[in-house]
Amino acid sequence: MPYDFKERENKWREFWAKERIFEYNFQSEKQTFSIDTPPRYASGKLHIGHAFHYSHIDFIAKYQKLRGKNVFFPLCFDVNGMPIEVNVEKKYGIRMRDYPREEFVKLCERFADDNIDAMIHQFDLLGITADASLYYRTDGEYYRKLTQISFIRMLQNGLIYRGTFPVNWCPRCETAIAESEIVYEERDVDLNEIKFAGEDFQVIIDTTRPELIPACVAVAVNPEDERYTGLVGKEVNVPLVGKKVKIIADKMVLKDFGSGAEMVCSVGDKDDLHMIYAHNLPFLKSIDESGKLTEVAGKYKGLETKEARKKIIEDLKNQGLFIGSKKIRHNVGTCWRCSSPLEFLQKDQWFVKTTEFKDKLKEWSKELDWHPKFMKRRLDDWIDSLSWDWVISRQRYFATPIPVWFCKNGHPVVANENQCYVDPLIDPPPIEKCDKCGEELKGSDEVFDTWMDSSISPLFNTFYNRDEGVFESLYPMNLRPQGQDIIRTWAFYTLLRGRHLTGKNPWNSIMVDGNIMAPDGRPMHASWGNVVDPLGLLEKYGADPFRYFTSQCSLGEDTPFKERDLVRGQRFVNKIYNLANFLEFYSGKETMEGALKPTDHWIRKEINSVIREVKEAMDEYQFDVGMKILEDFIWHKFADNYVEAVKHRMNERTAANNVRSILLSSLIMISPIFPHVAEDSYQRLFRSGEGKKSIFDNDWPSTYEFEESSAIIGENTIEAIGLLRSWKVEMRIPLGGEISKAIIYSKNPDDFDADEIKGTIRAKEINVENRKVKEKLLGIKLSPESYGKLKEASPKFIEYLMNNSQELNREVINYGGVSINRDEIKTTYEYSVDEQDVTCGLKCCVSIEK
RNA sequence: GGGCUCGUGGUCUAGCGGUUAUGACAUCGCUCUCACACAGCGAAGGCCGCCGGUUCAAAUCCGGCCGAGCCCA
Repeated sequence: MPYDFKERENKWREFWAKERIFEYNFQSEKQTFSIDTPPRYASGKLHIGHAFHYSHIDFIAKYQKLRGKNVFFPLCFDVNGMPIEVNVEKKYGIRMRDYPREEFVKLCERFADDNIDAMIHQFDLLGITADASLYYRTDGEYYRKLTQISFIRMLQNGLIYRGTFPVNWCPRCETAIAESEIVYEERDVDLNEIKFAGEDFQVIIDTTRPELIPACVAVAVNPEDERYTGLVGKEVNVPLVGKKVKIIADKMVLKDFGSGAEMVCSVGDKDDLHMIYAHNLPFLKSIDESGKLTEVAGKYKGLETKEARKKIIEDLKNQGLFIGSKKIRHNVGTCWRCSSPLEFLQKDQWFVKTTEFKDKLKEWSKELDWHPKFMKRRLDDWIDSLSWDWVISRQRYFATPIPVWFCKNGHPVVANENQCYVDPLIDPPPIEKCDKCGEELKGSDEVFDTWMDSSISPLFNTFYNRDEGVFESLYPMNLRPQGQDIIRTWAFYTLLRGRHLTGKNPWNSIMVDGNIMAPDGRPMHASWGNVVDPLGLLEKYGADPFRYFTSQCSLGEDTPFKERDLVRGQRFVNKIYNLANFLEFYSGKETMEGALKPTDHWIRKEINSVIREVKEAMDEYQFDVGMKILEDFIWHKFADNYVEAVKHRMNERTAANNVRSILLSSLIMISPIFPHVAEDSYQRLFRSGEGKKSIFDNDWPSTYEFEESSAIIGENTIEAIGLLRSWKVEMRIPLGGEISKAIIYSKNPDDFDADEIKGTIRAKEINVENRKVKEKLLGIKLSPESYGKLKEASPKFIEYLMNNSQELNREVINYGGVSINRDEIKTTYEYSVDEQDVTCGLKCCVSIEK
C-alpha cells in the first residue's frame, strides 16, 4: 500500500503546532539545549540550500528533544540590508538613491513582511518546527534597540572608534556606491610608462592613472623579480611633486605585467589598500568628493581628474620622464547611474577593533567545539590574514541607524541607552548642542553593516539586557549552526562581539555545513539553468524523502543534488509505513504466551549496538552515518530478516511484543529525520493506552537484555532462513507455498532453531543434520598485533595457513620464530555438501524437498 | 596568488594503514509473497584521479601534478 504523504504529513504538522509539541518551556526543570538559529534572510523563495541547512538544524532539535532536553530553537528572520533594497528596486523599477529615504524603507519593510509569511509556510512544509514562541526579526524595534545598545557599550569600552576608510564613490553623483551597484565595463585605457629616478638607477613604472602620482606612497615590485634585486628598500623620486618614496616588495605585484613595477597610491584600488596596511604606508586624500585634486596634489589642486591627467602627462613629457603609452583593455568600475568611473575615496567611518585581538580571537575559537574540526582552520586563517579593523558604517537606507548625531565640526554625540531604539534622522539628540563646541547637532544618516545586527543573535536569544536571570541560565548557547561561506563574517563577528560584551564565548559548539551543488556538480546558477526547486520536490515526494536526501550529505562537504536519494527516501518511508501496517494488522490478536526465542535475542543484540551507534553519530552531527545504520537495521535486519522469521508466531504475545518494542525504538530513533511517518506510525500503534502524546515526547531508547548464546543461534537461524527463502525462489516455489521437507546441513545442529526455520519457510518437516558437511577455508585475518609481530613474514604466514588449515586447530602456532595465539587469527569458512540440490552459505547448507 | 575541502564500478557515495573495497540509483535475470512490486531474491559492473615516497603492508599516511568546490573584508 503506498503511503499518502500529502494528507498524512499535513495532519501531523497541524498536530504538532496545535499541541505545541516543540515549544520551549521556560519553567521546565529539564536541561536546555539551545540553538542559535541562523535568521533566515527575508528574500522570499526557499532555495535548496536553505531547505538543506534548516533540515540539518531540525534534526538536531528533534534529536535533542528525544534525549530529554528542553530545546530552544527560535524561528527568526534577517530583515536588513542591501539584498532587500535591491529586490525592492527590481520589484518597483525604482532606484533607492532617487527615492525618498523614508518611503523607500517602508517599501523594504512591506517586501519583507510579505515574504516572511511565505517563508514560515515553507519551513512548515519541510517539517521544520522552529519555535514561533521565540520569534524575532532583525529589523524589529526590539532587536534594533539591542544592536544600538551593543554599539554604545562597545564604543564606551573603547572597542569602537571613528577613522577613515575608502569607499567606492561616484564623483559626479557625489555619493557612496555599494559593491553591488558597481557596473564593470571593459574600456580601452592608456597604460603609461613613467620614469622614477633613484640615486644611481631608475625604475619604470606602469600606470593607467598618472593623475594619482601626487598620492604615490611607494613603488612596489614582486619579491621574486630579478630585475629589481638589490633595489628593494632604496628610495626613488616621485616625479613632479618633489618627494621620495621607498621601493617595496609585495607578492601582489604581477611580475609579467609591463615593467613589473607599479606605484602604490593611497588609495587607488583594493590592491593598494592591502599594500598600505601590509607595509604601514600613510593615507593621503588626493581626490575630493567632487572628483577634484586636493592640496596633496600641490599645483594641480582644483583640477578635475581628467584635466589633471592631461596636465601631468604634459609636464612629464617636458621633463623627459614620460616614455610612452599603449592602449589596453581594462575592467573599469563605473557608476550604475551615470557611468562615470568610480573613485576609491577616503571617508570617515566607524570601526570595530579587530586587529589588536587576533591572538585572543584564536584562543576563543580554540575553546569552541568545531564540527567538523577542519572548519576551525578557516576561521584561524581568516584571523591571521586580517589587515584592518571592521568597518561597520554603511551609506545605505534599509538597516539599523547608527545612533549618533554630528555637529558641523564633525564631533559625534552618541545616544543614551535608554533612548534606544532611536532614529537620529527623526528623533532629537540626547543633548541640544555639541558638548565640545556648542554647535547645532544633526542626525547621522549612516546605518550599520548588517553583520552588526546578526552578530548579536546569541545575545538577543538569551535575553541579554532584558532579563538577567534568563540570560544567566541561557548564555552561552549550546550550538551555532551555519554555512561555511560565512565563517569569516557571521561566526567571526559573533565570537568577537559576544566575547567583548559578555566576557564569554557566545556558544559552546559550532556546526558548519557545506553547500548543495547542482546535479552536474557545479554551483547552481540561474544563468546556467541548473537550479533545483525544492518546493517542487516537496510537492512530488513529500518532506520526509527530502529530509532523507539532506541526511545523506556528509557534514561540511559540498554535495551534488541527487533526485535518486529522494526516490530511495520515498521507498524507505513506504517501508516504514508498511511495517506499521503489518503490526496494526496483528495488533491484539495474540492468543498464546511463549518464551523469547533465539531470533528475538538476536534482534535485541542487534538493536543495542544501533541504539549506541546512532546516538554517537547524532551527537557528532553525522546524520549520514546515523541514517545509514538505521536504514540497514530497519530495512534489512528488522524487516527483511526478523519480521519474516517471526511472522509465523505473531499469535504469541511475547513475539508480538518484541516486534512492537523493536519497531517503537526504531521509530523513535528515526523520527528526527522522518518526523512525519514516525509520528504517523506512532499514533496508529503506540499512542493509545499509556502512550505519550507525541513520538517526540518519548525518550531515546535504552538497551535491551538478551542472552549471548541464544543471540548466536538466532543469527545462524536467520542465515538458514535466508538461504532457504532464496532457494525457494530459485526452485520456483512461491515463498508462501508449503514444502514437504527442509534439510539443514551443519557441523553443529544445535546451533539452529529448527522450529523457527520450519515455521517461517512453511515446511511440514525439518531436519538439521551434520552429515556430509565439508568446511572450506575462505579467508584469514590476523589481529593487528600479529601483523606487528610477524612483520614482513605476514603474507607468507597467511599463505601457509591457507594451505595447511589443520594448523588452525592448534592453540599456538609457531612460525618463523614467532608464536601466534590462535585467538589472534580470524577465519572465514564456507560449508559445502556433495549433493546436487543444495545451496550453501557461511554457516550451513540447505536443501528442500517439494 | 593564499587558506581549507574533495576526486572510489555507468552515476553518486561509505571506508581514511592490514576486510573477499560499503551501499544507493541505473542495467539484466527470476518471483504478485498472506505489511510493502515504492517489494523480495540473484547477476553483471572497480589499475579506489595521475606520478613518486614511507611501510612487511597504502584507497587509507607524506610530497608533487591534474581536476572540482567554498572563502579572501
